[in-house]
Amino acid sequence: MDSDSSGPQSGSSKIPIDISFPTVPVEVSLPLRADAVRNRAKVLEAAGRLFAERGVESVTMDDVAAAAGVGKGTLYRHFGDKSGLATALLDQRETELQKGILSGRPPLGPGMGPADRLVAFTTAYLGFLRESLDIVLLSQTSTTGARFRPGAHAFWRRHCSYLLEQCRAPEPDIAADVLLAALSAEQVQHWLVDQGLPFDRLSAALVQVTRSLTA
Amino acid sequence: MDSDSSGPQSGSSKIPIDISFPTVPVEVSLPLRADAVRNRAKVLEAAGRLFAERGVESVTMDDVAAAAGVGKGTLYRHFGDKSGLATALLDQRETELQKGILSGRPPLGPGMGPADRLVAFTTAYLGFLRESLDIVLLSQTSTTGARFRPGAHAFWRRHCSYLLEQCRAPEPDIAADVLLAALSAEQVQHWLVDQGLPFDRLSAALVQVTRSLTA
DNA sequence: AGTCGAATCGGACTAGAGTCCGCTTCATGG
DNA sequence: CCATGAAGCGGACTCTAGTCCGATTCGACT
Repeated sequence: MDSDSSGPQSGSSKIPIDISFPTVPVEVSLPLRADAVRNRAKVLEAAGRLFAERGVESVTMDDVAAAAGVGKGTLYRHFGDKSGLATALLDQRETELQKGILSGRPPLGPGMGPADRLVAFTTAYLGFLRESLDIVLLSQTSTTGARFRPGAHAFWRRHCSYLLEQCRAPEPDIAADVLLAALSAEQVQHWLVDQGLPFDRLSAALVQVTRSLTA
Repeated sequence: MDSDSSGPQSGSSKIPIDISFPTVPVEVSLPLRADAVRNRAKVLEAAGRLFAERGVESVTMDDVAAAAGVGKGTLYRHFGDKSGLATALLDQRETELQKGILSGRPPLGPGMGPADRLVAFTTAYLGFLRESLDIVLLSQTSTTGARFRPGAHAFWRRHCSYLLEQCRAPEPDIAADVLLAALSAEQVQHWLVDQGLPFDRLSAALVQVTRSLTA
């Protein structure tokens, strides 16, 4: 019975137990075994180093496993798939941004109108993307639908939806998804890298779009 | 050891000869050899049948090659990759929609205000997606960045951008990309299939979003 | 400390996408 | 009709993501 395994997406309506993936919100859930903790750390360290050294694209899962000194099974046990590994690596920076949203200073944090907060979110998230585009791209595209994986995505979606609702936008959930689709790594990479659009111009344009959604 | 590593997408500077890809706009470019024409047709026929019979996901390129009675090399010569095969299969329906835009009756075709035409486009494109979601998904997601492949995408983008410009929207190119990102197969599949959103509700919401972009 | 069940490990294995290159078939002009 | 060279063919091959399961290690409980 491999009812664990938390099958990589594709679950049409399963939503299994899914403990053991400390992606973003979870802080500590299970008392992991000592060797498991050690191996997890080794893998993250190795993956971060390899990605930085040789570029995300050209690092294979075998490379990561070898560099970390663990087997592939271990790698997949801990992170599910390549996208999960990338997600875990992003954890820290994402958490930082999330903190800014939940308890930071306005306009990103609470204490200002929803429209301005949403604009601040767009700007801040774009900045986050600029720093980590490669890894976010990996985390969102390794598998079809990876972008919608629960975890960080659910957080952004909830936040945007909440602000849009405050703005009395109709269908705030859908509008939130539209905004996040525009902020997907693949789309932003296309704008910044493939088309060579200057960052500031893109940022300004997306702020405009964000404003139009809150109108 | 090989330091080339030329990232697959982001086509750095390879761009081989690459004639012979009649994706969408090309009508007739080279006088293809008789056997080539025959094989191309055989592959399209087989692929269409297999996809319909067994679902897009579970058909491999080997299956297609075998069913068509050609080698894998031939398959790849004609279509480049799996996504290219899907794109070729979509050709006919896409062309129909394009015709409707270029010379059909209003509001989709010319003869009405740009805002209404854009709304009509959103509706029509969503309808097109509903019919062919699986294959569009394949054509857009088999490779990172496949969605932006020249061909049909360029047409939709140009059209939207043109209409947005007519509406005096700032940065019409970027706004067009935002709209098309919301209409990406992955996003629409997430709404319709994963979340079970009713088609009509989604359609209405996206019309709203479209309107807000033209405001 | 010693036992034991279960969690974890690791690397051989599978599957499918995409490449390579020697062989075959076409179609042109002599 | 035949020679010829180039376009096209095909299938063996490589490469990598992801799976499987026997061996190993942990740590709770005597």
